[in-house]
Order: sequence, then C-alpha cells, then structure tokens
Amino acid sequence: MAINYDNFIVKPGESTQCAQCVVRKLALFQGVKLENLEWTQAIRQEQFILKPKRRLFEEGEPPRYAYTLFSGWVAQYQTSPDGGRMIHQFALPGDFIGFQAKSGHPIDYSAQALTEITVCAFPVKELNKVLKELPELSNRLIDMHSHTIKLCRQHMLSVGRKSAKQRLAYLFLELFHRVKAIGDLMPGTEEDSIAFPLSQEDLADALGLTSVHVSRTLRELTDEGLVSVRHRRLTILNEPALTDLAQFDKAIVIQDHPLL
Amino acid sequence: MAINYDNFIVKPGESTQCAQCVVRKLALFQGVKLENLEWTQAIRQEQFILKPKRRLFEEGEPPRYAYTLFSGWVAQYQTSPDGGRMIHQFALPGDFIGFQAKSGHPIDYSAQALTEITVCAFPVKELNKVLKELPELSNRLIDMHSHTIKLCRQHMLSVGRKSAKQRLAYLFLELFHRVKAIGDLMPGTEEDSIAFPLSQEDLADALGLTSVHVSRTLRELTDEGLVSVRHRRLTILNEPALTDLAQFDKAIVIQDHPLL
DNA sequence: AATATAGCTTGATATAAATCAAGTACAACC
DNA sequence: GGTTGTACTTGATTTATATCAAGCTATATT
Repeated sequence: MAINYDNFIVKPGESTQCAQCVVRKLALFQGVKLENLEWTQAIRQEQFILKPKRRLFEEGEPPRYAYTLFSGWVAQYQTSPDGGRMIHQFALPGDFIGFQAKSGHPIDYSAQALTEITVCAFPVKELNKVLKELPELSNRLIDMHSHTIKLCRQHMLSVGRKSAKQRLAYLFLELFHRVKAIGDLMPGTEEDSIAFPLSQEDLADALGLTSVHVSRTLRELTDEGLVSVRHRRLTILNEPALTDLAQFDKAIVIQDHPLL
Repeated sequence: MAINYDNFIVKPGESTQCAQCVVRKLALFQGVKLENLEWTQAIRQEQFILKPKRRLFEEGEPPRYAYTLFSGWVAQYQTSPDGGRMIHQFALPGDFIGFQAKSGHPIDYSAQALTEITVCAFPVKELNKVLKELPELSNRLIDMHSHTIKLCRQHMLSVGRKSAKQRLAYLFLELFHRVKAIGDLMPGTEEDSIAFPLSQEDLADALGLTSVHVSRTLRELTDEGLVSVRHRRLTILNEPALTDLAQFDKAIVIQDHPLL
C-alpha cells in the first residue's frame, strides 16, 4: 500500500523558482506577496515528474504531501470494495491535490496521473503551519475549495439525474472549457479542440457508466456531428447543440475559477 | 425569483447570544476567541425561523446571506431544466449553508427546510470582511469545507457506482451517524433510532432514483429486518449487515466532523 | 364525521444501461 | 515484420430502474 517513491523523478533545476512560476497565478500561492514567497519556496520539495498511470497517493494512506499540479492531467477517484471506480474530479495545472484539513486521518481517495505530470510537493505539516502564518493563503484556499465544491455539485447532478448522452456531453464541455481557460499552459489547445488523454474507461468511471455503454453513446454524439474524439483529441463540432443537450452552464464551471 | 422575506419570522430574544450558543461548538465560530465574539454578534442578523418546505435561498440568486443552521433539517439541491431535482447534501445543526467565495456570482443551488428550522443569518459582505480580520475563522472554514468535500465524494461514489439498495443503506447510515454525533442537539434521538423527516421522494432525489423505486427498495430492506422507517422515525435494526451492504465507513463520515 | 390531499404501495409494462461474448484496430515491443 | 496486448466496437441478451396507472393510508381540513 505504501507509495513507491522510485516512481518519482526529481526534475532538473529549471522553472523551480516560485517567484517566476507560470502556474502560480492559478494556484494556491497566487495571493502570496512576493516577499513571502520564500516561505513557499522553503517548504516546497523538488518538483516531481510522474509517468502516466502512476499514483500520486492512494486512499487509506496518511497524507504526507499536498501537491500543486504543474503540468498534465490527474484523475481523482475512489474505489469500492467490489471493484467499482468512481472518478469524482479531474485535476488540471494549477489545481491543488491531496489536501485535507485533518492531516491525522487517512485520505479517502486516490490520485493517478493520466498523462506524464509534474507536481510541486508540499509537506502537509509545514503547510498547516504556513496556513496559520499567512492569512491570505487561507482565504485563497477557501476560494479554491469553494470552486471544487461547485464542480462537485454539478458533477453529482449529472451522474444522478442525466442520461448517458447528457452526462457525456456535459463532461466534454466542462473539460473543454476548463482546459481553454488555462489554454496557454496546455499544449495543443486550439480554437475548437484540445488534447484529451482520457480513455473511454476513464469517461465511464467518471460518469457512473460502463465503457461499453460509453462507446455506444459516444458513437451517437459523433454520428450527430456534435463532437469528435480521435487520436487523444477532443473536438467540439457543434457547441450550441451540445450545450443545450447537456444543460451546460459555462459560467458555473469557470466563472469563479481562480484565474478570473 | 426573489425571496419573500415574509417567510421569515424573527425569533424572540432567548438563546441569541453567540457567547452562550450551544451550537457554536459545531459551527463556523467555534474557533473564535470569546473576546472576538463581539464581531460575530455584531454582524449577525436576528435568528430566523422557517417553516417546512420554505426555501432559504434559491439557485440563481446573488447570495446575500450565509447561514448557520441552528436547529432542524435542510435539503440542499439543484434542479435541471427538465424538472429533475438532485439533493446533494442534507444540512444538520451547526452546518454552514449558502456561503460561496465569490459573492458577486449567483449561487448555483437551493436550500429548503425539511422541518421547521432556525438559522442565524450573516450578511456575506460583512462575513468576507471578518474572514480577512480573523484568520482563525478562515482556518475553521477550511476545515468545514474539507469535510463537506469529503461527504460529497462519498455521496458521489454511492450515486455513481452503487445499487439502489446500497445507496439507500448508505444514506440511512450516514444520516443516522451524523445525527447521533450531535445527538444532544437533535430532539428524539435514541440508542438505535432518530427522528427522520425525509419523505421517500426526498430520498429518491438524493439518490438519483424515483420515489416508486425507493418504496420498493425500502420494502426489501425492511423485510430483511435491516431498518425500519415509520412515523418519521428511522430505526437501524441490524447495523453490521447494513454497514456491510452499504460499504459504509463510519470513520470517513464523522472522523473529521468539526465536533470531534 | 365527511372530505380532501399528500405520501406511499403495488402491479404491469417499457427502457436505459449492464453484461456477456466476439471480433477489430492499433500502438508497443521484440 | 511479426506478435502481443490494450483499447475500442458491435451484437445479443439480461437486468435494474423508470414509467404509467390505480388503489390505499394516513393526516389535515372543513
């Protein structure tokens, strides 16, 4: 159950200065004054690179680090004893992963890299200390939590009350717009398409469906000319129709994104 | 769409002193030092009473107040345009309702009283100011958010990956234990039973099912002697079997409850 | 006491999604 | 260049849950 830290690769020196970090504007330390960034820098471990499918942490572990995702895609999920996997949230660069207030208790979910990822690791012990010292950090974390909860609610509405087709449409739009909102950090982002590393099984596990059913449903969406998912790329072909089908509200998903 | 404030009834003077408040140990202001409670008291509006089925706020409104639930049960839900209702969370005394970080945007969910409720109302404008002034408050809010997210994840796992029977069992156990954890504040709490105001339709809307199917499924649970729901009372008759069926983990639900 | 109403039950039927089972395309590896 | 394995597709069938419809309690209302 213990994490094998051989999975981690220390990243060579460049772009490890918090003060110059291009992701910081999206991340937890956005609000920290420059002169306080020494704190951040001091408690931060090196940046780590993780290969696709590798786990950042696993449910049941006591949390040792929290992470700012620097690049790549992460799936956060829970598993039930009978094997089902439920992805409750995908993380994108800038997102803060693995933090829970009571660090004494084991964490209740897992996080897995979907692409090669880079993360900045912060020991939770230090982090909790800094949270007490720098109030602007706490308020920043509140903003981010507030946004997380909002996404969580929307996702739950999807899973609980929408058809397979609607769920799929909703997820495509959510991810498309989240990626576009931070477009300059995501390689391969175009006007109406994005790089898209999710397998149909990932989609199924995020939507409470089976991969077989996702395949069929995706085919319908494709045949109707609404989207295209090929070669790890998602293209939105008819956004109005898709938005209407999914009952998607762009404002809710990105209105209070940290960046904006 | 605007709230009709005639719905609210100002509660007569007793028990409105924050310093003596029996709910405070569970609520946002738990961590506030006694000498700082004047802030709390100052920004707090009167306590309000709301009748069952009345709404505290509705999705689409700009949030004007956030509330500490003082007594009673509240359902927090979203509706999709085609009429479906999804209850994402039930609130109990001590819970903090209706807060979102960016107060400039409309709120994306509604809150409705399931019983007669009493709330303490805090204007979000003032609240944001106090959050900046009193760091202990921010950290407290982080704890509460962290717990909310945890419950949300668990609920999502239920809705996305469990059978109707398991979902129902899980929800019964979650609510049973949450109520018991604050038992002294909940009238009618016994060793193995609690007052339980939810209708089968409420259950259905929380679980992503129809009320017809809840009726049938509940019957199965009853026939198997696992629970009994009668006269607005929930009795857990066979907790081990129920826990096993639901794959319920009591620790996750209440381990980092504010009280503990 | 009579009546209305909301919540629950139960049966018959329909449907969305799961499951089981083969087969295909395609990238990764030797 | 062939082989292996993973992801995806497609068809046939089953199952869980939804839908439609009618009747049944309780509780509240007059």
